Amino acid sequence: MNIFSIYLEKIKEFIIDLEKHEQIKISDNLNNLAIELTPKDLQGDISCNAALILSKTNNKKPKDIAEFLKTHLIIKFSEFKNIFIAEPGFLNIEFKDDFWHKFLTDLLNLKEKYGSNSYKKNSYNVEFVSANPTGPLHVGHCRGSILGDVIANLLIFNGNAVTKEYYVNDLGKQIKKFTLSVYYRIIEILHNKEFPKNVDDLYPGENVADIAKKIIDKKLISEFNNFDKIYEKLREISIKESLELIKVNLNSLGIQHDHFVFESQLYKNNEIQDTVEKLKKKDLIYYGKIAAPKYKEEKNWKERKQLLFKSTLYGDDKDRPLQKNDTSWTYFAGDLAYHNNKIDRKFDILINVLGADHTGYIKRINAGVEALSNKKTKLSCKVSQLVKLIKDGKPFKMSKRKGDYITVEDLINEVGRDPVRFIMLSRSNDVELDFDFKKVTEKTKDNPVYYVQYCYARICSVFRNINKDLNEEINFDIKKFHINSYERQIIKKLSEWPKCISISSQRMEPHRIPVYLYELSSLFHSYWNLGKDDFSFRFISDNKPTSLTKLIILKCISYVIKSGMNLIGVNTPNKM
RNA sequence: GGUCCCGUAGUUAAAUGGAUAUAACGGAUCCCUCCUAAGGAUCAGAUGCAGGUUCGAUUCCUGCCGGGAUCACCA
Repeated sequence: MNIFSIYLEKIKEFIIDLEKHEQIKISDNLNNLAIELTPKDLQGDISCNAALILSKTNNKKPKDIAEFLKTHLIIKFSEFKNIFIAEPGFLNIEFKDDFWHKFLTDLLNLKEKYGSNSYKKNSYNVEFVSANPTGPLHVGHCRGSILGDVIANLLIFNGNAVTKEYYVNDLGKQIKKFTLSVYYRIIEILHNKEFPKNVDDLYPGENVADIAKKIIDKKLISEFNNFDKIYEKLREISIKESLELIKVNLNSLGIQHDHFVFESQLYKNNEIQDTVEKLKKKDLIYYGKIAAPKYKEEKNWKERKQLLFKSTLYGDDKDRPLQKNDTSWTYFAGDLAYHNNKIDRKFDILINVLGADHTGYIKRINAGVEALSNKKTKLSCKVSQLVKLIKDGKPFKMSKRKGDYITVEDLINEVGRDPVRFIMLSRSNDVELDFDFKKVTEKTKDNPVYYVQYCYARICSVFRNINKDLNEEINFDIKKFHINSYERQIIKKLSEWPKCISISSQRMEPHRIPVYLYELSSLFHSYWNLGKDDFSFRFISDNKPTSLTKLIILKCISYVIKSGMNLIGVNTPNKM
């Protein structure tokens, strides 16, 4: 029920029809045809740029073409009440009230499903978070996590099959250091031997000590004399515990993954060898040297011959190593196997949500997926830029070594889930985001979260005061609804919701949703305040509704707010 | 140096190639006997620079100037 795409098609057909009757010439730029809301302060509901596009090929002034189109459009579409031509040649179409009556009726029937788009359904795999299981999630992980979650929600809302997935890097150097840290903590407890300080890359955090305690208390391992001997088991238990903690963190953000894939599992199933073999058969693997990085700080570069993947054939800047010097697989080799695993699971589209620090990784993994799937599986990587934390008016730098970092748990305790999600989503993910603790916790209109929630709460309060349930049907002959200019503006905004969803999901830009919800709320609050000066604009008098038409508007707003907030995972309290 | 992202009112942002560039904060002035003032109304204020494509550019392309991220046998 996207009136913009509907009329885009209708008017396109209409123009093509005119061409068939040789009344107009069309050119290949007909794809630029666009329908959008008429700007406020101008007459009309929706606007079309047809005349501007057709002007050149027909060698006529846009306004003349507009006049011509206007006369034909008015005849063809009975729902058009009037068409205004505006400089430089826009067609501003005004609908009859009947049209909006039907629109409102449809919206009331669809309820919170309104906005869902019905284009082709696909199966998606959305990989996000995938933080190393070496400690709790911190603020840095938040933005990408929420972004991934909402991209997935959008796809689900539009009727696609979606798997929310987490790739667990439970092998490699970092994990060894992490496991060793757990070991040192155990030794510390059992033998009173202090945890080594000032050793690089160990994990001194509380979470590690907690895991150590748990292992001892539950007697999960009996002997701790030799680290190497118990390494496998210790690693497995530590990762499992660590991942549990991460899941708790994610949960407090309102995020739940459907599926976890472990790097170690790929090793056990021989999937890395298989993947490399697959590439070898395609002649995409060779022994060779890669060029040194050119940046100035790199001084310790040593040239080596190693097993490389020809990612340059697929647009990467250089070929990428699959094996380390000791012949063990690189992280990239494992990730290729992981993506091959995804390809084998026959998703139509893969989505990876990455942090800004992984931008440089995109070309090579794209290359990998193209090569492994013969360009059949689409991979789309979405990057979320950094979050600048501001505390007490100053930038706050996190440092792992000092233990000076803010965890998700801290954040949620201090700020709360709703503001965190809303604010993290409210900017385009291509832009760095200022996250000011003070502003985010403020419970005023300056805080957009509460502004939108307040809109919903106010609507609930109206229905509470007339002892009606928000979902109760209103028996009313909608044809009697005489729409005033304020209501018309709101209805027009409501009509834009499916378009907002469509663009957000196609471009994977969820920030459009909070922005839209804020704008809709703003229209509502203005509408509400009209009742302060003029009683005829009030929704209730003497605990009875002043008019059923106003209730219908409120209901429609509430559905859109509710469904939008559901999508971004923010609550809509009935009362504030 | 290569790659990627960004440059819009004093500040923080918004704008699938559209019209008079949209908001919030901050500044100035108003509105609570009344459905929740966690709200509303009014005013002042902006597209880094130089080209190009286009009927039309904040948006696309090229160059420059600024800010951030990144470069590996780390994940």
